[in-house]
Amino acid sequence: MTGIQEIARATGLSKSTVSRALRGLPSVSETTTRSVQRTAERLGYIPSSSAAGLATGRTRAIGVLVPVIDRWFYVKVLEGIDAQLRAAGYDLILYNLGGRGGDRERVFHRSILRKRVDALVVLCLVFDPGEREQLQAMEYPVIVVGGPGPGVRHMGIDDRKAGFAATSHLIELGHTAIAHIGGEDESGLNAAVPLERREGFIAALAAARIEARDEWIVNGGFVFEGGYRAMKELLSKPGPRPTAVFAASDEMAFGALAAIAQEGLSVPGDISVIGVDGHQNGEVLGLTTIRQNPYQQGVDATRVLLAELEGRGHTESFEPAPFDLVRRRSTGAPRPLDPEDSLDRVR
Amino acid sequence: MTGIQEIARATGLSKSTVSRALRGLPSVSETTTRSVQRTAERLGYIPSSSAAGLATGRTRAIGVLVPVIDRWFYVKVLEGIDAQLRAAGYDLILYNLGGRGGDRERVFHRSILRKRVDALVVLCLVFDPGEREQLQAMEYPVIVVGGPGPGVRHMGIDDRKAGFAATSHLIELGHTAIAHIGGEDESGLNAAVPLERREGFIAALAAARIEARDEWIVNGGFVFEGGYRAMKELLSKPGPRPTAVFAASDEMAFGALAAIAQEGLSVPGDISVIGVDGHQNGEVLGLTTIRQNPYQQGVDATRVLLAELEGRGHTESFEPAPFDLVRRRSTGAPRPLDPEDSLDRVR
DNA sequence: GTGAAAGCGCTAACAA
DNA sequence: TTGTTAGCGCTTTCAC
Repeated sequence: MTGIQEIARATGLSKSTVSRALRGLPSVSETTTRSVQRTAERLGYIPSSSAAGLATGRTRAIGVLVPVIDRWFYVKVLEGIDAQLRAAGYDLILYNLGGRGGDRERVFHRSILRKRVDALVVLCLVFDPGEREQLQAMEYPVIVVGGPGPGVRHMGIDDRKAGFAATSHLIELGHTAIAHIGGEDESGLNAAVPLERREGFIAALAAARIEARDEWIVNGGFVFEGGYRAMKELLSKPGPRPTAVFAASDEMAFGALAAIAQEGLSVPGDISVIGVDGHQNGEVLGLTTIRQNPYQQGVDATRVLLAELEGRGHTESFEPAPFDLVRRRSTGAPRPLDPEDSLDRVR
Repeated sequence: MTGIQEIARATGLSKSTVSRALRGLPSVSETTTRSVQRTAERLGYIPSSSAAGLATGRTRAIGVLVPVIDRWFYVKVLEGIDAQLRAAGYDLILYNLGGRGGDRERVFHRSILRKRVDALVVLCLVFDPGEREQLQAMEYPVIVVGGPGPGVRHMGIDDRKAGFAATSHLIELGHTAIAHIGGEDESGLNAAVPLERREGFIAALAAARIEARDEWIVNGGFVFEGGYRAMKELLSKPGPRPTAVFAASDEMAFGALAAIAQEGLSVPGDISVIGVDGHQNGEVLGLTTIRQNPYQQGVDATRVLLAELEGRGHTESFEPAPFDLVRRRSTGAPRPLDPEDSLDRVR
């Protein structure tokens, strides 16, 4: 109802001055500013973001594109982005692909490309060439968090190194029978993350001259239940049992722990488990993990975008985000094996 | 770059006709419509939501206000809202209070009340009178999902009944020593949900003439770790141990299960556990629960809002959302107690 | 079925 | 420091 105009009338000033005062521009006298703000308050003035957006070409909103919402990592990054945007007075528009590849095109056209947002944070998605072209054409800042893809700058940990570090930890403990619960490329999700963590796994085994067994690399889809099923699968396979498991995410590791407990096995006595992420529940559950800080990654990515929107600098590539190994009680040395077993029997 | 104007020029039509054609209004000949759409495509036309918003007063965006993001229930509701909005071509603006009560005022003023959105879905928050007044003044549709508050219509399960049902299940199994892990009013969160579930708990005990023990009602803050700590606390208390626990959310129940396992106790042998929500992980973990469908609640709430925005109907109050009891292996009859114990000893 | 013209509420030169 | 004057890109009467 009340627009800038009414305030102008009420204060006897011009629209422009009111506009400036409302935005706190320095070119307005303090007296005027105060008077304007008081009247605005009194009249219950509410600015129209559409009008401002139309006039400036800026929406003061940032889009966040997520593959799915229901995942610890995404939620944490989202929290970081949100905190940063809120502090800067920007709004957050959430674009969820919802796992379905189908809607992807529509999201791209209908929403993102409608000048609704000034910039875009993308979580763990790879773009096809067409999409990249469109993004480029839009000319607004884009940044990917978590998993590199071709043609777009990205921020996140080095997943290969993370996988390597996790596996090395198990090897250093003395394990040689190590399985991997990873993920495969799900519709629209970035294939890079699971792939690189697996590569790190394989590289670490190779470096220790341990042969990777194909049947010990299973898919857990990056979710709790998937980790559970994958672990069950590993345990039900004929032949020797792995003494350690590297799960590519903590959520899958939690599932694996549940499966192991359900089979009556002990951790780390029978099987050691290590995850990746640093999920807060890992503390209670005693999960050893490669910890990263997705919240901070969200914050950092947003900072970069905001800086660019304000014309201060532009960064094309970033240092990999840090990670570290958190040793807890889910990993330990493998139980002395067959030799002792036989000894026992001999006695 | 390309606006409606260029298309008008390119097709030799007027801006108005192009506008109509682009929106698929019936008052335009099919030929024209097709021609316009083709040219728009060719020119890479991207509509400006600000301009449309300014002209119509509609933003085609819905705000979603959440207390925190990092909670299963909120995420599921969010998914439901998102799916529905996407289908309707609306955008979703996420307002996260991030647990902090402090930012609340800013969120209210700076963002929500900026005509950025056409309507508002609020998750589990109660408003103070001032906020309610503002919302009313805005005159746009608002609906609360999950937990009733004064002055705003709401959609969700009857939490009191849910608490009653959960507790009754334990009582029917034969339990009389029943504890409750609930939550307290956290900054800005709706006090109603934890309170009502607890009331249901107490009512069920009363109905069975079981005395509620104050020391068996503990706070788990509605998170995994809180449930874990609360359970530890219950187990470390002097005196008799409860034989069953009603956790006000599945996430807390999972924490309780972890604590019980860590203490070397068995479920349901030593302690039965029931939760509320229907979290998917409960299936794997065998958690008995009062299942509800937050996704659907999100969908329904959004439907109501969209219907109102399109001028079809207005609903002031809703049937409570459904819930049901899912029996799994975390609940069972209590172990025959002291009497047998003594008998054993006598023999 | 199409066009002309008048805004929607704000910002941003340019003057004063 | 303030006011004047044009728009920003679209929608929407009202004519034709």
